[in-house]
Parts: sequence; structure tokens; C-alpha cells
Amino acid sequence: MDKEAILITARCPIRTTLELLGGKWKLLILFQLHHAPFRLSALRKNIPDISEKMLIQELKSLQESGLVLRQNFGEVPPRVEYQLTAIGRQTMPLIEQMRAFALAYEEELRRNTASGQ
Amino acid sequence: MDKEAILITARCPIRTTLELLGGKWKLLILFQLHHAPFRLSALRKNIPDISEKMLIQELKSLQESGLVLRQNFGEVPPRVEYQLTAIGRQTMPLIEQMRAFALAYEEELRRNTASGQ
DNA sequence: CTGTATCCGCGGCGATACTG
DNA sequence: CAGTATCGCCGCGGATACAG
Repeated sequence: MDKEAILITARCPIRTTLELLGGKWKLLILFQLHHAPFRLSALRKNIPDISEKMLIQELKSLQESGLVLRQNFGEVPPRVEYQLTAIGRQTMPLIEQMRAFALAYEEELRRNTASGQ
Repeated sequence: MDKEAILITARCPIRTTLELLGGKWKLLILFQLHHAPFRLSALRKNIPDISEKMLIQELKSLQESGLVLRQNFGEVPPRVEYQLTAIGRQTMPLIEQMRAFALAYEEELRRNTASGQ
């Protein structure tokens, strides 16, 4: 690998992803939407400890990034569904890797405590 | 997939990874250490805009999580090297996915601007 | 039901000075 | 060179009230 590639500049893929998906909630929301489109109230139920403000705020951020699509059915009472865009669906391998890493990490923890650490 | 698996509880793999690797700097540091062990000063050079306080603080956090190993050579002047542990090395697929996603995202951006959006 | 508006605490993060 | 100590900003994120 090129030596120059080690230097981390302001514009670097990792930082880009961090800006798009960083923070406490975005990946959890995307994980939800990977299963199916959801209404706001359903998302709140599935992520019990998120506040309404943060949920809407993060959904808006994800829309503006082009990762999530907001579909307003224009009914009364209001009905709005959120779903992933094509590029939003591409966060799935990333989320899978996060899950895989967490499981490997917890397995490692168990091994260490078991071996009398 | 089981319907129950959609609910995101306080203990969930995604949150675990978020706690271990969340924040502005940890993944950038791990990416550095993936290439080779580094001294503190070298890390600072390769991540130009990190403050010394944050670098040390995040390195300490990564040590406590068991992802990074601190090796003190006990010389004068001081010489300390940081390197990944076995489990720390397992963050690599995750980082690779972050890079892959950022590239796909930027490609998507270019396509959209090109097609007269 | 789907949002907006407002207030605010806390902690992430940075800047600077200092030490062994 | 590799840290520690201290101070302070500011923005993330939470609570609550209100609106269409």
C-alpha cells in the first residue's frame, strides 16, 4: 500500500461516512428501515429510548443525505412512511459488520473472563 | 427473520459497537494502527487535526476496551508504541465497509449531479 | 399521528500551559 | 517524547409544550 495513503486528511472516506452516519441514532434508524418501511410511530416503538425530536431530526438528516425517502400519503389523519433509498440500502453491509464485530468482541470478553483474567 | 429481532433494546450489537468505536477519532486511530504500530508523535502527524489531548484520551479508551496495546520501551527519551490487539484487528472489515460505503455514496452523488439534478 | 418550537444540561472536544 | 492539568466553548441530545 502506498505510504501516502496512511495520512488522514480532512477529506477521507472514513470521515465522510462518519459525517453521514455518525451520532447516536442514525445507524439504529437505518437498521430499522432495512427490515421494512416504517411510520414514525412504529420507529419510536422499535427504538424505545429515542426522543421524538431526535428521531425526526435524524430522519431529516438522512433524507438530506439521500439515504432515506419520506413518503407522505397526504391523508387525514397524517400518514407518513420512511424507507431506504438505493444508496441507503448500501449501508447494510456496514451495519452487518458492526453486528459481527460486536459479537466477536463479546465472545472475546467471555473467553478472557473464562481463562481466569 | 424473527419479528422480535427488529426491536432495538439497550443491549444490542449495534449499540455495543457504537459505544466502543463511536466518536470522532477512534476509527481514524484504528485505521492508522492497522497499517503498522505507531508512536504517539507519528499518529499525530498522520492525523493532523487531532489534538494531543484527544489522541491520548481515545488511545486510553481503546486500550481499556482491549482493542489497542500500549508498549512502553522504558527508554529515555520515552518511547511508546501503540498497536492493535487480536480483537482490535477485527475492526478492519468494518473500516473497509466504511470506506466502501463512502466511495459508493460519492459515486452516487456524481451520478445525480451529472444527470441534471 | 406527524410534526415544530423552545429551553437547557451535559459531555465531547479543543486550546493552552506545564511536567518527567 | 509522552504525557497531565485546567479551562471553556458549543453542539448533541433530552424534556416539555404546542400546532395542523
